[in-house]
Amino acid sequence: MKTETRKEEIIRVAAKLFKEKGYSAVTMRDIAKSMDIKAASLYNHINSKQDILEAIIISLAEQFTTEMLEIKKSEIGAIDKLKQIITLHVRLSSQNIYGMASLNNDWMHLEEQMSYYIKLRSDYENDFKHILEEGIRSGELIAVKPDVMMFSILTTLRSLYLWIPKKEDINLGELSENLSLILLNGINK
Amino acid sequence: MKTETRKEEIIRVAAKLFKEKGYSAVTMRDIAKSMDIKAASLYNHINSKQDILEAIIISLAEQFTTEMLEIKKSEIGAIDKLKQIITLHVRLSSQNIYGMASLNNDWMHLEEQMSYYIKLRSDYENDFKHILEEGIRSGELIAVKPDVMMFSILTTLRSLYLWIPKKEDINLGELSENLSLILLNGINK
DNA sequence: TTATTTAACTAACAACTGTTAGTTAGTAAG
DNA sequence: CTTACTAACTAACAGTTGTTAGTTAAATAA
Repeated sequence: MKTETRKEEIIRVAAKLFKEKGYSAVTMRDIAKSMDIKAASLYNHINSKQDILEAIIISLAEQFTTEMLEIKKSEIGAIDKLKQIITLHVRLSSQNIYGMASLNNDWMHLEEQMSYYIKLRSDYENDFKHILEEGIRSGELIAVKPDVMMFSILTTLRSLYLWIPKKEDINLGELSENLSLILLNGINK
Repeated sequence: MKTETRKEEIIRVAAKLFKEKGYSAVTMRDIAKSMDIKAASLYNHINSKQDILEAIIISLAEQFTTEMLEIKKSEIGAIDKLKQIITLHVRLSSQNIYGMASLNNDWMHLEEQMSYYIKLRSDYENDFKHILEEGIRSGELIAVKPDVMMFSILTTLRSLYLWIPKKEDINLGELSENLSLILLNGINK
């Protein structure tokens, strides 16, 4: 486990503050205060407030994209692909709760990287929808509108960051299984 | 249909901006510009920026509370209660998409009214959970942890505001039915 | 030892923030 | 006609914002 750089620490601390108050309401002085330094000192490590947001959001979005690619090309059925997607969200959300909050709530404050983020997200959603459509075609899933299905499942998964921290004792494997049960039995014919 | 007062117009316009950028990122000058007046003129109608946020969030939260009370005391089964809750969310969300965004994303910027809001929300969640527990006891629902069930359903319903506007042609009754099907068949034994 | 890098600091700036004070033109009520 | 109200305006203020410039002490490399 390699030790955290000062830059990584700033990003981690900032993400926590962004989750609590949102990007716009968090000042560079807030971030600095959380690290017991002055705001100007942050600029020895990062270029701008915007850079912090980009670091948080883009790296997470790229992780989702990379792993979706793996799931997509694996030779398994739609139900099993969906189970892997659920596990993916549980894992990334629990690893980076604060980052997931920014990903969900602060992406609209991206500047240069906004369009790149939107492309990653819409590619992800398209892959998701294709899995559902494929599952309907093969008879694995009921024939409800895939849009509504995807919305229902994906919003639940995207909100995991709000919910995981509340249960200290939670078992992540168990959570994935319970979620699969609840989310999929409404789809599984 | 009584005509909108200037104050109501400010609140409506502000809610739209709050949805796009979040409460903190929207300035009084932004709101004013959207109405083609100057920021200072807003203060002829409202007392503060904070008052606008309170008007948006509290009135919506109270509508949910009122209607949950009705559902709670009606003499129907858990499944039917859940269907009514789903319909309630679809209806209130479609009536006030921008307000729902603030309710979900900007409640943490409430000041005096924050604790009142939190009480309304946790009462609502408790009522919701009791309906689920009752349904499990009576055998209507499968015996999965009610916390996970509630999280899954409620986060989907709370995100409706993100999704409804995308489909202009959507039929709200049909949406409620599709959602009931998807959300409940994973629960319905 | 000397030179370089790292990471903190103080001080400041120009732009922007919510809000107030005081004013004014148009409309409605007496 | 006069009065009062509505709803806009200009000007301003005190505080906050992200960021830069220049400096300094400590740690590391030569």
